[in-house]
Amino acid sequence: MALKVFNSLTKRKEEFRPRDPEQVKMYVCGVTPYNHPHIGNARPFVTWDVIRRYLEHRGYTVFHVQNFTDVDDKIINAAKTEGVSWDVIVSRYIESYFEVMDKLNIRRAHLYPRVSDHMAEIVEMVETLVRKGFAYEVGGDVYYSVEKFDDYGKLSGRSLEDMKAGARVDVDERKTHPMDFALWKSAKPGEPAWDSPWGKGRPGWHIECSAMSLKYLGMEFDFHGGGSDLIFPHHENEIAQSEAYAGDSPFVRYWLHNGFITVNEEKMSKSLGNFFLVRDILEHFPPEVLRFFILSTHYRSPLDFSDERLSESARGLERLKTAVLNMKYLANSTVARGASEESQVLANAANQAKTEFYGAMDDDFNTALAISVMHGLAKEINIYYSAIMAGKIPHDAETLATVQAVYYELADILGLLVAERTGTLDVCGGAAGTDDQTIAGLLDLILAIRQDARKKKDWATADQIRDRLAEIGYVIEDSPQGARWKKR
RNA sequence: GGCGGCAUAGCCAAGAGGUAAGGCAGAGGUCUGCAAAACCUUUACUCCCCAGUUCGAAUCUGGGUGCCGCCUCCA
Repeated sequence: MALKVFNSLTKRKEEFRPRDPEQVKMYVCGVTPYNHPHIGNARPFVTWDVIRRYLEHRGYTVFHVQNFTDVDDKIINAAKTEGVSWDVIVSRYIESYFEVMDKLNIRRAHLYPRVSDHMAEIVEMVETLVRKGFAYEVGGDVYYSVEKFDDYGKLSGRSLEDMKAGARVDVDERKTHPMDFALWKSAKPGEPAWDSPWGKGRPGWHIECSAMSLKYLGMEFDFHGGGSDLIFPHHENEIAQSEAYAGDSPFVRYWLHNGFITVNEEKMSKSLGNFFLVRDILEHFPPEVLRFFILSTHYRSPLDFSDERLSESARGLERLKTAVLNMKYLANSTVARGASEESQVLANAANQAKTEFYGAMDDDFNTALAISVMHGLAKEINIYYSAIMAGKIPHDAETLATVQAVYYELADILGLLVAERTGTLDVCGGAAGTDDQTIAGLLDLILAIRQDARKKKDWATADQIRDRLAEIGYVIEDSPQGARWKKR
């Protein structure tokens, strides 16, 4: 089956064909490091992380570049406010970015180019645009002349006429056309500045992404993405600059844009001040819950954020975890082995789930559907588990191993259930490390003592053990096959 | 004002011509000493409204209504 992606440029789903079958090249618009990441930042990076994981599972080699816009008004302002140098702000928030994204299990890009390291490339690009007649200098500033680029507006679907009519911006009289945008800005006193043919200054917004993506990926790279607010003007301008510069088209093969996170149905934005920092959310919820929450809606749809929704996500994720723990418990249990009709049913369900999961992901990365497929498989696993625990059927270890491999593969594509898949101390029988084995041994001992109490119908003791263990994070579950403990 | 998107159960959310997935919450049940977890049953004669196309529409077309986003820094 073919992978289809929704291309913002054509506004339709297209079959994905990488330019180079050997390597998929993607450029994701990164952050401007002037504050800690908020949950709106988390969405595109979780989304692109899954896109990349899926492409890799499909057999592609992916080259992933994501920039840091480290030269920017907001950074300069933050530096002024705090009375520190701009690069202090930058390094602090880049560090924070990685800290948060690592917690969300977002794999690192192969390259994180920064604007401040690419002044030569940027200046060269601006010079070329001036030389080619696409840009002009006015008193140390350089502007891109949108009228010179015939295709201007092709990504955002607007014409220069439309924009003139609806202009809400104060027009700079020095510009030839109101929509002309700065490629280079002359330095103001006290601001970071770099040398250029037009005097000291710094790049305008937009040009850095063109310069850096072209440097590392070349023209016509496969994916370029970010939040849908970047479509205009940022990405529109990138196209104008890059295609004019290269004298070639297209700049990018597939443009993908994620929808926004809203709060109370309203866009979360810096100007509204209604945004939540990821680090604050993570005080109340595990990072994986936030990740699951983001993935439970298709990436292009808006996503409304609230504590209630996050709590719901936590319970939905719990169900997925339980299936893993059930499999791990069975794998280490001593119940009778043997194939059964039920194990065949499970094996078929796993095969089908895998097909459906890939089908969902092939359809423009439909993670919401993919998750529901996992829920379906989890249910089959639990049914199988229950039948064994009830002593109705033997345990087919070989089949279970296959099913587990499928389940783990799907979870890995979504970047979920990491602790459950790799942990050794989350359900009895599974401990591997020395310390874990000791703890597991102690837990088994406590459980044995509780079983004795239960035999004597000493419910007070039995319940006390159960309650106290729950307090330190271990849940006890009884079954006809005996009791088991599991983490959390 | 210009451009674009969305409206599916109590909540969240897939589905995009063939007769409504999944999750959460609720109700009942199985299991249990009681629980927990799991499982079973149950919750949209119907997909914002009105027309139209079609043998057939939540899905396509036209017209309404409501909400949201972009056009200004923003993921």
